[in-house]
Amino acid sequence: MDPSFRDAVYQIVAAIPPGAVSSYGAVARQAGFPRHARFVGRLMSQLPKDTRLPWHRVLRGDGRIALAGTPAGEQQIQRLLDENVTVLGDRVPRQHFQQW
DNA sequence: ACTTCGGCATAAT
DNA sequence: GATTATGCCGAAG
Repeated sequence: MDPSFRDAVYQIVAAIPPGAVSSYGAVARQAGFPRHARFVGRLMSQLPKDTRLPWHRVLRGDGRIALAGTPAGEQQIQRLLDENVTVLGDRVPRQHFQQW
């Protein structure tokens, strides 16, 4: 895989404004690799804990929180709530999705 | 019109 | 080969 893909992903995730969310698949598409949603998820899972990247604004395509029920998922939900994003159960309404 | 679930496609941090 | 912080689609309740 082109290593620039990773940097493109970081750049795109960093550009998601507070209060908005996107999805792994959408980020992959915007990075120029339409079928690499899983790879984006892998990148997110391996970010250092002190990263400045807003990884919590990246959800599944249907708005569900990845890893809901695990500590990481709970922290993601908490971060979203702190930004004034509504989270119902383990999902975020489409209203918050960044539209292109 | 919901929600689940199973199966398949995808690629390698 | 097995395992994913995915996505899509069809079937069933």
